[in-house]
Amino acid sequence: MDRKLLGLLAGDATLSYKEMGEQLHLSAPAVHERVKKLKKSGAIAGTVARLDGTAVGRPLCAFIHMDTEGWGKSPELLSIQEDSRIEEIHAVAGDTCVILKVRCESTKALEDILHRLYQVPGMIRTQSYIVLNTYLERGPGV
Amino acid sequence: MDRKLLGLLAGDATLSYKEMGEQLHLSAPAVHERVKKLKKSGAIAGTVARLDGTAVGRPLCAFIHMDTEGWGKSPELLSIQEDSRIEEIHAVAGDTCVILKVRCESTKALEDILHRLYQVPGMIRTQSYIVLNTYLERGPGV
DNA sequence: ATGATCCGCCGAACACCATTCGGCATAAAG
DNA sequence: CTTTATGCCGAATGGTGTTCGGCGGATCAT
Repeated sequence: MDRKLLGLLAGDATLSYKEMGEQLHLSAPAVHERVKKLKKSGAIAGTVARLDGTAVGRPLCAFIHMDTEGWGKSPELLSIQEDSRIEEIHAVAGDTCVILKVRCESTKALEDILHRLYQVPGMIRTQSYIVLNTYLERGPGV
Repeated sequence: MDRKLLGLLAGDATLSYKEMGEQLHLSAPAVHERVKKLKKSGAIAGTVARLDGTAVGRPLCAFIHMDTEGWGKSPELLSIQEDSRIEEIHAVAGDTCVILKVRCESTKALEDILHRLYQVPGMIRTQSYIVLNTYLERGPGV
């Protein structure tokens, strides 16, 4: 039941409690209580507006693999998250150390990002994958 | 001005128009009009709840690189997006063809996903990157 | 089996917010 | 100067979020 509710909210968080209640065969206050609990438990991390990268002037999306010597979330690496063009930073297992997802205004801006990445001490190399087309992009589902 | 507003909404879409208006030195109806235009123009693609993967029983996140022969968004490839564990599908330029972002319940489930991917005709190989830790994960920003 | 406790749900009520409307100011166009 | 369009504001209203009290079913101990 909670899973259905999470599925609804993950798809469109502007639904009213009444509308969700109809789909779940519940009353509005019942839905409200469940949502409140889900927020408190952390299952719902937040409610945000999904922006269109192109419409906000950032048509270029790319994944960047970073190879570093040693292992450590250096302050320099974590500080790059202040750059709003960086959307994701993951430490991964595989033939690279860190995967970044970035969204920027141009290839020139991407070069600027790469410049900054090479300021991080211990950086060995990067490998970039420019996305040509996005077929699917959504958050965690049910 | 619209950029500030988008920044606010991308961070927390539960803010009331009055609250946003105070931060932007605008009245509530003025904010409302701007938001309505931004939605109509497509800059705001939607308003959704951000779910916590771990809390919804999907603690394992991974990126999968797919190499295929030829080039084509085959119906088989696009049909895998019905699997809610698949969060993103991007065609990319680089030393692979397609990058997937998946979030699932276990390594066993990841193997199941890989099995399905190999049903796609023309699939040559995959390479998986299991994320060990996520330092940052957000949508398109200002 | 009986009683107590807890949990989740409902209906009603209230306060707040989203939304609309009319009007005003500014700026660009005729 | 007149006209038009745009963006904003204040007030009003319809709808929604939110709270409250009470009800019914489930669980457990006596």
